[in-house]
Amino acid sequence: MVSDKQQEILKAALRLFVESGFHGTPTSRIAKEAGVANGTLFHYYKTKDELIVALYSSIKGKLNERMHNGTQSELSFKENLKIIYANTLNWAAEHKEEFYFVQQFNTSPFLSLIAPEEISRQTKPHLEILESAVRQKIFKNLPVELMFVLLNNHIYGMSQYIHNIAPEDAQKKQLIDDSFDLLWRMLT
Amino acid sequence: MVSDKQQEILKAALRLFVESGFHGTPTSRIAKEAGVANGTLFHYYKTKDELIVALYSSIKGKLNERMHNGTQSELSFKENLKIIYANTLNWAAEHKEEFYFVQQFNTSPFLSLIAPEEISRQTKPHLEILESAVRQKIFKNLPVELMFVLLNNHIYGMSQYIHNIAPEDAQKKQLIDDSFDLLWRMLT
DNA sequence: GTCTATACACCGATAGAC
DNA sequence: GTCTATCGGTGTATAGAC
Repeated sequence: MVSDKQQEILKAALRLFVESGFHGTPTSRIAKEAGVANGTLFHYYKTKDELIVALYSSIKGKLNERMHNGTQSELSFKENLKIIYANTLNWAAEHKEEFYFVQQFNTSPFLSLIAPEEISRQTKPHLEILESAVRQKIFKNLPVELMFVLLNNHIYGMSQYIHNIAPEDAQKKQLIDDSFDLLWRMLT
Repeated sequence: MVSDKQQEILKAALRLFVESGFHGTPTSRIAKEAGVANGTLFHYYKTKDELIVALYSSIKGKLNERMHNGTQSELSFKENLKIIYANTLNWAAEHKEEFYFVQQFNTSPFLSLIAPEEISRQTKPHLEILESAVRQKIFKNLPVELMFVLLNNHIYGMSQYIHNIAPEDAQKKQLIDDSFDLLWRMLT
């Protein structure tokens, strides 16, 4: 159960963390921008670190939810992968702050606050998808962890690019199509 | 001119920033680990931000220096690109902290402390290399900025992977060879 | 250039009334 | 659950002796 005030706190924290960094934004400012008292913030989150981790988990959860929207076992592997690819890029384009926050968090010492099991729990399904593609000889016979980081960073790069040129919808769709082909060509 | 004490300050700052983040490491701790007094740090760098930016520029400079080591106009475009690719990955593997620091800096609000002209000054030579490859019809006819982010993020991903599996020298060389082929296949 | 000592603002977190 | 008030601790930066 997430109350209204709690939502406001997370919303303000996201905006401010992206703007000024984790340590660069005092809890007092988060509370002020969220329209709540300082003490209220610490009622919901015992420490500032806990707030940061909660925000990260919340955003990661929303992305994961969206990611597999529309995939179906009747479709081919390539079609499903493309749906996941497009879902991720579209989500990133529609949630720039969230995506930037995740990147910031991932390349910060705060990442160590997430338990390794939690990370591998989130990663495992993706590795399994790649494994099946290798088994079916769709993908090259490379370590799946290697393909995973390449795929991930390809998506990061595309998000950056899309963010920078801010294309129209049609152009964005074309870009996603084209870059997926590049990726596909690389891995098959 | 960079004095000994100044070097020690930069060295300690790098280690601590990687460990605890920018705001997570007080200047007092940097001074202590560097074996200098607190005031000495502020003698060399007027503010903490100035120290962070100086460290970033210093590291970026060293990477850029190394990057083009061994390239020659007599070699083919592909050979030269591969040299740059391998130089970058080897440098990253030999300077894990430096590389991590750069990534951390790039995905932080501190990046805005670098003037846009400074950034484009560093990026321009690379874009020109890509442009010439497009002109010679070696690479696909895609926006060079797109290829640049893909190339960059490919390298980031590979660095992560190499860091994680910590391969022997022979295996690392093989990995660099193979992944370069993947990249080449994608862009041509 | 390097040190010691310190100003003083600010931050995370708590206590306790409502 | 939400607020106000506040404490203890810490951080950046400066002043001034050597």
